[in-house]
Amino acid sequence: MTSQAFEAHDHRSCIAEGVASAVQICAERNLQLTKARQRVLEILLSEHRAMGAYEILEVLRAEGLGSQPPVAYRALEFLTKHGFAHRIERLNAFIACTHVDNAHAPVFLICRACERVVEAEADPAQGEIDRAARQAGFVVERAVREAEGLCPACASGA
Amino acid sequence: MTSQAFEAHDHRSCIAEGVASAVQICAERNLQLTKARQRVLEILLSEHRAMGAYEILEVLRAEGLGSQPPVAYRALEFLTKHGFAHRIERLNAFIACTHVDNAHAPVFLICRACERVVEAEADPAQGEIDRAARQAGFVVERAVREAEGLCPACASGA
DNA sequence: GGCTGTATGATATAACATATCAACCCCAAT
DNA sequence: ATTGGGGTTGATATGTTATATCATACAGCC
Repeated sequence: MTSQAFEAHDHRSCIAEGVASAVQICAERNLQLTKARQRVLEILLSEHRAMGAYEILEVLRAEGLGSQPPVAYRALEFLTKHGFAHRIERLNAFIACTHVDNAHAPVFLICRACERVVEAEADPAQGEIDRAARQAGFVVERAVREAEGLCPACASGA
Repeated sequence: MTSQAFEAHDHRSCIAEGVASAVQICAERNLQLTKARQRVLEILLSEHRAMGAYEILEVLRAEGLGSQPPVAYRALEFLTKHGFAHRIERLNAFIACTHVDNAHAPVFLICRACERVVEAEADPAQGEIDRAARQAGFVVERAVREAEGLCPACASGA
């Protein structure tokens, strides 16, 4: 696991690197990182928490990039489909991916107090879901692994 | 793990035993298993799939047990709070618990073809979520572990 | 009776998500 | 150069899930 977790960090680089990485990957794969799509990625990268589609839409609207729900959902669909963002099922909300390069088997740690969400990677073959699926003869296509609780700072009352 | 899984079984006993078990536990714990609550549990027990709140509400409405959303949501809140049912985050829907007696650390296997959902139990301390949380110093209060894919029958084209 | 706690009833609205159809733009093949 | 197709966008409407709020009913208890 490689989460820089809940620790302090140079946040500007999160955004810059996230966008740069997406630009490069889209170029390599012939994907169109349009204005709206890139802006939504930036918006998500600007916070280490999950944002609802309508919250994102408000920003787009203020910037004249669109005002109707499909605008936000289309961009989010593109971003999640290509691994630049993830959907947090527990929250019906979205967050930028922080492991764009890796193969993807994310685990999300969601702090209910400060709302920060950290993405960790964990080998799915080692996990409980996979074990349960194998026993049942179930073919897993997508796994949701999300924990809700308290991050270190919030747990210690900081 | 003890899932009777995706196999055939005497389904009448699922309902009967599920209700009987809830009745007994509520008596022991001084919980009020009111008419609406019990009926919602029966509705959930009647199918091994997740049902949306509004789908449940339709049944209640037809039976004169209430017609407005809070009726369904209140019953579902009671049932999930006390472990008689679970929320499936991936589907924004609910399913009856099939392991009422046990300590709870469910894993759900959701077949996207036939919609059947199986609840398996798996030791959370062994899992990827717990490992990731420990590394990050995160305190887990609730874990969501859901797999979407194909059950044995649907996977084999049956 | 009056108090308290729990459960219900009723109305409204918030929040999340998708269907549909027309318009547009780019670019490649004829 | 033009035509046609794929992908994207704009715009409108609607569907689906969830909660807030305020009022009422009812049982147990002092």
